[in-house]
Amino acid sequence: MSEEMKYFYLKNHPMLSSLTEQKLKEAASVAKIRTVYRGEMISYGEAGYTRIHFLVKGKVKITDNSSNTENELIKDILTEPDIFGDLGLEGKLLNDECAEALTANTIICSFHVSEFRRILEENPSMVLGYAKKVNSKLQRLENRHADLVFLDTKDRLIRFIKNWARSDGNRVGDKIVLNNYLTHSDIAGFIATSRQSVNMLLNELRTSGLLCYNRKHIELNNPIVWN
Amino acid sequence: MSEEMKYFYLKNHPMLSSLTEQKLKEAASVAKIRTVYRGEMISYGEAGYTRIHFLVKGKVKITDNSSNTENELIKDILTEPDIFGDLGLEGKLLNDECAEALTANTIICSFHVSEFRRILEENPSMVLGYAKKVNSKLQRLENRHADLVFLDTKDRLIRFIKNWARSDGNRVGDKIVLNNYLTHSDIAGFIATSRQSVNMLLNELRTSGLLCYNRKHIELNNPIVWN
DNA sequence: AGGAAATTCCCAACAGATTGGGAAAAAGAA
DNA sequence: TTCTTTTTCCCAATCTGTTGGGAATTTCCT
Repeated sequence: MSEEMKYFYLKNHPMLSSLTEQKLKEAASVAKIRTVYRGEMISYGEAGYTRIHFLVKGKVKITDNSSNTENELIKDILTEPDIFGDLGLEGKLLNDECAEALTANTIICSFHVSEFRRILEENPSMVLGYAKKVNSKLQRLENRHADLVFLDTKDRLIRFIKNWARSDGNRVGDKIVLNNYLTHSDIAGFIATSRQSVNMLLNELRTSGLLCYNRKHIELNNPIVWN
Repeated sequence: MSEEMKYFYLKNHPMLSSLTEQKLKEAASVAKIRTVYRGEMISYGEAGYTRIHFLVKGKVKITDNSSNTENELIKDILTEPDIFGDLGLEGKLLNDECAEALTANTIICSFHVSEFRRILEENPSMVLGYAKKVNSKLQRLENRHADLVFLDTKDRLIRFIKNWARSDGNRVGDKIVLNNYLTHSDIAGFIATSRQSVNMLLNELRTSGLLCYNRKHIELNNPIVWN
C-alpha cells in the first residue's frame, strides 16, 4: 500500500478530514493500513500497546466473547466510515471484544493509541469530532437498549432492518436493496433473540409482502413503511 | 455560593483537577453552581444552548421519557463525581432525557457547551480524561446490555446490587450498608423488569439471608458473596 | 393526629419467546 | 463432482416473567 493511498484513505475519513495537509501527512506516516479478508479477525493489540482502528472501507462486526459460546452477542455492526478499538485511549484491552471483517477487501487504517493521543492533543479541532463520535456510539447503544426493553422481537427486527437500510441501503426503483452479508444468526445476535425466531419473523415479513430475501440480498418493498 | 466554593468544588472533580490554577479559576468564573433538592429536575438547556453538568455531590437519576408513561426506563444512576448533559457537545438536546436529583442538597456545577468546548480545546490534557469518561459510560452500558441479554431478572438484580455496593457502599463491621434512595420502581426501571418482580426477588434474597432491607437502608450480609 | 398519596406486597392466569427435536438447502472445500 | 459444514427452516412443549387484580403499609402534607 503506497504512502499516497494511505493519505487518500485518511483524508476521506470524516474524523480526520479537518486536519491540515501537513498534519495529515504526519498522521499517514505513522498509520498502518491493511486490507482484511472476509471472516478475518482484526487485533486490538496487546495490553499497553492497544490500537485504534479507522474503518475506511467495508463492514465490521464487533462481538463480545466473554459469555457462553452458544448465542454470541453482537455488540455492533459497523459501516464505513467508522472507528473502533481502544476508544478510551488508555491502553486497556476491552472485555474479550473481537472485531471481524464481514466483507471482502475491508480496509482498516490504524494507530497505536499513544500515537493517536499525540495527534489528538496537537489538533484541538479533532477533539470535538472524537467526542461527538464516541457520544454517538453511546446514544446508539442507549436506543438499542431501550428497544430491547420496550419492543418485542418482531419490532426489534423491524427496527434493525430500518437502521440497516438507512446506513447501508441502495434505492433501486421503488425498492431498497441491501447486500446481505449477515446470517440469521448474526441478526439474532444483534437483536438478542434466537436464530429460530429471526427465521420465523423474516418469513412472516416476506409472507405479508414487506420484503423479499435470499442469502445474497434483502429487498424492502415499500420504502414508506421502511422509513 | 461564593467564588471560592466554586473553585473548591471544581478542583475536587477528577475531570478538572488536571487544570492549572489559572485555568481552573477561569473555568470557575464561567461555571454555574447550584444546590438541587431531592426530586428536583435538572435542565439540559435549550437546543443550541445546551449545558454539560458536573455532579460534585449527591446522586442523580437519568431517565428516558420518550416511551410510555408507564414503566419508565432509567438510563443511569450517577454517584459523584460524574458528568452528564450534552456529552456530544453539539448543542443537541437528547431524546427526552431528563435528570433528577435523588438526594437532598445535590450539588451541580455546569457550563454551556460552547464554554466547555473552549476549555477543552485550550487544555489538551483534559481531552483524554473526557474521552476516557465518555468511553467508560459506553462500556458500562455495554455490560448492562449484555446483562439484559444473558441474565435472568434475579441475576440482573444481584448484579445491580453488587455494582451499587461497589460505587456507593459503606463497610460497617461484617456488613455492607447502602443508603437506599431508590424505590423498587426505580430499581425495576434500571434492570428492566416490573416493580412486582423486584419486590418478590428482594424478599427472596432477604429470606435466604443474603440481605436485610427497609425503606432507608439495605444491608448486605455476606461481603464475600457480594463481591 | 388525620387523611391522601406513594410505596410495598401478594397471587393466579396468561403470553411471548426459548428450547430442543430434526430435516432440507446452500455454500465451501477437496 | 462429491463430501462436509454452515445456514435456513419447521414444530411442539415448556417456561420465565408480565399483567392486573387488590390489600397492607409507610410517608408526606396539613
